[in-house]
Amino acid sequence: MVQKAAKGRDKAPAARDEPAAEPRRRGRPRAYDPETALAAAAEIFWKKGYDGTSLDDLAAATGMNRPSLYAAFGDKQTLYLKTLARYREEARIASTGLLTDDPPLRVFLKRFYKGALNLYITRDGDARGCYTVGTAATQAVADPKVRAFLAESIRGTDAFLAGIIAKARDKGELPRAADPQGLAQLACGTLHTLAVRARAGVPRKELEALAAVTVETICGSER
Amino acid sequence: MVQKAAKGRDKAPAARDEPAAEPRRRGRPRAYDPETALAAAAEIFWKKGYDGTSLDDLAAATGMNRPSLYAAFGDKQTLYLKTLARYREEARIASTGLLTDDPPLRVFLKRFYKGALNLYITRDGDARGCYTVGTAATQAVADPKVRAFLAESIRGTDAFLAGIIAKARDKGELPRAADPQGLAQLACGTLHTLAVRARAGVPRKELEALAAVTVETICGSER
DNA sequence: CGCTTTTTGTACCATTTCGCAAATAATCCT
DNA sequence: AGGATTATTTGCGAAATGGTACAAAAAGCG
Repeated sequence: MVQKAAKGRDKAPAARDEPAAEPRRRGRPRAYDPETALAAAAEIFWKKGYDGTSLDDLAAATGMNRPSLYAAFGDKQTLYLKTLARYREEARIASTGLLTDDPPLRVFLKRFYKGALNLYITRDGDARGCYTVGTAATQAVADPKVRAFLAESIRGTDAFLAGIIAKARDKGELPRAADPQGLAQLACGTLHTLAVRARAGVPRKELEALAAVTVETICGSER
Repeated sequence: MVQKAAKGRDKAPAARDEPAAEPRRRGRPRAYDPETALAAAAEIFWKKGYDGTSLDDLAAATGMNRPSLYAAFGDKQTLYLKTLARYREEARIASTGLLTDDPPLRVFLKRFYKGALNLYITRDGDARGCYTVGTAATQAVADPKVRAFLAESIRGTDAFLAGIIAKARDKGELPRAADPQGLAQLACGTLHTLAVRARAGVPRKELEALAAVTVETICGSER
């Protein structure tokens, strides 16, 4: 199918329409909040995957008709990439937030995995796992944009964890011979397996036990 | 859409038509080999995921027309589940095959990850990762059959690895305090992250280094 | 050879899918 | 009030999708 030129779509979500901060723009007011809609779109993608989610699904989840979705976010792939970017940014904020009181590595890792499990298993007990692993891994082989996103996301997690592990080693929390990059990848591996297991319906208690093993393996036995 | 009763489909692939072993059955001969077709179907599912793979894709990959696919394997979901079961059986055979000469744990783990990487990255350099993680993880949330398969598959891998690790501990290759189940899950976590990373296009050398860290972390430094 | 059985091939179906055009609605500006 | 601007709604189109009916092909059997 021939791709038709986009008509003015890139402008749609650019301007703000917060009633308190700015005078009202001309034209009909929006019936949706972009961030809320993006979160709702991510939820349905999260459950059904990219290919398994139709525009009708997205319309129902967001409460927006399809032309509005297109006007606000662009085509299906573009919307999906936006949800991925949003997820990653939120994860980045949450992760760095765990470091504000400069905790020991063990404490950080416990928080890190607890936060991940809170995300991977909803309050209702629904198992969705990691959004990136659960959806982008499948798309990555056939879609170069998703693949690039996935690779960069993993690299970012590796680097983030390696930085923290290197600092812990320099503080004497780990042996001097410890390899921050290697251990970071091991820790990231646990994150990925938690994601896959959560999606498989593995109970939270088992996932917590797995996270604990990783913390002990990296930081040494607690005594 | 109302599901219509299947007409004789369950019988289609039941009988063998090996020319050497049995007399020829009545009727037109099959133009395909079931195992070859199943492997070809898995290849395309592996690349595009379940929902991203159409019946036309499957027909092109297998060289069979759609009615023939239905007659031979049942509907799309049933075919997919059959490819999952096949993948798992082949992995089981390959894994147990690594144990025939009763290797030390370190040697076994090196072989195990090497074998996985050989599977996750094709000879052409195409990155496909693990079939189960790469495709079933996405489907699992919305499809209970896939979820059950995924959970059981993970449990099987955990148990297999735990058995080997327990034996190594009993042989004195690991400290007496080592936790076979925990370490097995850690090792499985590395398998999962290798799968995701392969699918993201991470070069093989990096994946090999990650596998090596896991081996050293579980078995201790090599000296 | 005609009949039966099994498989393939062609054509088709009902529905879904992604994306868009145009009319209408709801606002601001002059 | 009319015009301009922006968003929503309704309806639609072209193509794709999973699945099936049936005729034809290719075999074995008596």
